[in-house]
Amino acid sequence: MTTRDIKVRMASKLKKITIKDIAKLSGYSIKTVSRVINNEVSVKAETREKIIKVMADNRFQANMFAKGLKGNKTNIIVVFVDRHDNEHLSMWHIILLKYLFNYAKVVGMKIVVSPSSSSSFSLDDTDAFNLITNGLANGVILLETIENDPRVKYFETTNIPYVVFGEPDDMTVPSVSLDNYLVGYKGGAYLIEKGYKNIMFFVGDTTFLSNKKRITGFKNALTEQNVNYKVYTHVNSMEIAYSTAKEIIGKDNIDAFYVSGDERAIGVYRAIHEAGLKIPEDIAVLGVDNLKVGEFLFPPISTIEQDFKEIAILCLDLIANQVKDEQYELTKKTYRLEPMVVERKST
Amino acid sequence: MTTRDIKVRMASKLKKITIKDIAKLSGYSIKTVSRVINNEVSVKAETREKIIKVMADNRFQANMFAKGLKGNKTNIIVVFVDRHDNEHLSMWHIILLKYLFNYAKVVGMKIVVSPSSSSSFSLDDTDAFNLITNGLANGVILLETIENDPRVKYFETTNIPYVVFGEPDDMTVPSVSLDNYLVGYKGGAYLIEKGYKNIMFFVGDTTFLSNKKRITGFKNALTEQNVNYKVYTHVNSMEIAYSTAKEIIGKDNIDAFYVSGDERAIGVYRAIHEAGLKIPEDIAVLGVDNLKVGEFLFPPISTIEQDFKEIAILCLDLIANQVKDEQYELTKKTYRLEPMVVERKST
DNA sequence: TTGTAAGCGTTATCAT
DNA sequence: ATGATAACGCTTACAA
Repeated sequence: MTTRDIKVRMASKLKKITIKDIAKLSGYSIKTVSRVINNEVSVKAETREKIIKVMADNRFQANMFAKGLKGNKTNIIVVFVDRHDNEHLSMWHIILLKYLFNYAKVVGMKIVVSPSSSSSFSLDDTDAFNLITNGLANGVILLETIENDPRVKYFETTNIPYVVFGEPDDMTVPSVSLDNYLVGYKGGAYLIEKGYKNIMFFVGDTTFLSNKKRITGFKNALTEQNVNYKVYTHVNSMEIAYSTAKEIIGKDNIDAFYVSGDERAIGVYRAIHEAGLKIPEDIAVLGVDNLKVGEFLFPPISTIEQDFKEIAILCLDLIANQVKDEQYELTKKTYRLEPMVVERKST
Repeated sequence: MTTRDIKVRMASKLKKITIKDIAKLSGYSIKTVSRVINNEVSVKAETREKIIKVMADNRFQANMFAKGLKGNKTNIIVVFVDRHDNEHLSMWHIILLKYLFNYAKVVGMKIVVSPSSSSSFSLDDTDAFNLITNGLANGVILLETIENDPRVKYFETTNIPYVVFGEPDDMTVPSVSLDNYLVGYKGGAYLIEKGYKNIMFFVGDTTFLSNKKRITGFKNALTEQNVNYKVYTHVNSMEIAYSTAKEIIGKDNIDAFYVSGDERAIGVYRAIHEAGLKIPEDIAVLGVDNLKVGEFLFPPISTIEQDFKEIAILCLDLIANQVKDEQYELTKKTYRLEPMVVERKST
């Protein structure tokens, strides 16, 4: 058996039935079948029914490549997650993706998740970014963005529907986010109100603007209050949160940690426990995100809620309309949700 | 301005440069440009260089739809995550996906994640499954599978490269997994060796075969040992683990929990703490997966390690070769990794 | 209401 | 080593 034989055999096995086949089988022209596929009105009801039956009987599926070549939509939306030093996903992604997956079905879009770097996006075809440059996906949800994100520029110039989850530097960029200034401010204010006097704020990388805003808000809440505080940036993981907390516990009479992210707070919990201290009696902890796991920590963590369901819906609505209708004009393109404190037992 | 005007304007803005343009600009024929694109040998070095320069200057990208229409590969591999009552992802997914994303780059594939149900997969175009039926993706990694998974049948009959992560009922199905029988067995044996006498085993849904095997292994380790045990199935989440543990702690002199999944173990930890008991002095806990978070629990959890990196590499190698070469024959299609106990402080 | 023919951007065939 | 031309499966003018 030659290579060619094998190829032929495979091809026959995979024989896709095309619009041509349906035309032949139904006795109508290709164009009429096409009309039925695309729900055009000018087809006699009887004809439509017949053709639909033939398509169903043969499990016909219109070829996406052919459609795409003619400029059609795939209705695929890609969610880009930052590569983050190759760590990619964290716990809050799980929740957001869950709602994104669910809601995508109701707006008739398909969601696909792929990694992408804000720092080094490339147009070459080893990168998932070319799902976009090729038109394979019709819209983008950018999870996290940095200042002057080159991807944003790309979407703008190429007119590709997109939205960023996070706070971009530029208010003309479509985006959905907690009001991060308020996250910092409310968290700080809450801890002060609770009577804490030495508050350590742990937050991630300041290349992400959201973090910068949290810091500003936090500082504004604490200035001119009779309170000591310190901000630790680049606390990018549970591990770093743990080791940083471990190092400073005991010094400076710390009585509260405000940790940007419940996931990181797990590390802080551990450092406190190891020091033989009690939460909240000796040291309080306030997190952000309201992750499920927070309720199961001991004690359950007080946190700033992030309404991921709402966020998912806003993100998808923002782009789904543009994907469906190129002329669609966004009336409102930036959403800032108000953060709320969820008080549990750690404060 | 008419609708048509807008369309035209957009079109011109988006004007993609094609192989035809490159041909014209370089002074060669379309076919020769195509040869360069596809690295065919029979092109004079000088010609190749000239054409490459023109392509680079114009940021040319070959159109994937056109390629696809001609039967070309996209080198996209889709990872299907089970919808799991709309919860989709859990913590171990984060780790596996991380390695999948990373390793995909080295084998020249693009990874894309999408939800899919083993129970109700559909061929209609609202479902991400048609990334496959349309040939938009060339291979599949199926995260978890059930008995008689209809998707597996589909891949088999259509000859689509795939691999399941998990233990299918059928040994002819390409798969990578921990040896789940051994997971159950080793965990049980370890706890016995440690002297525990009343061991509760928490495990998820038994529609997933992996769980069935863990149970069998566990039981085999414990029978004829002078030990009490009980198996709780359908413990599908942290919450259920928590409430189930809460209900039974105190009864039956339980001295150890063996929890299939570190994530669920977090719930058990909480139940134990709430009861005012100490880990491991009063009750021991052994998890599975070796999640990062396990090291930060208090005390750090002993667990059965799952080598996600190795798993990711095996999964990708298994399909990447088939994607690249249709005639590629798998010499070995099922991998069962040996689980290892990682002892920390909870046992 | 239906059909014919051209074209989307590639690759494959067969020349030269 | 290079090129003309026909596919691939669909949509869109334009006719009928």
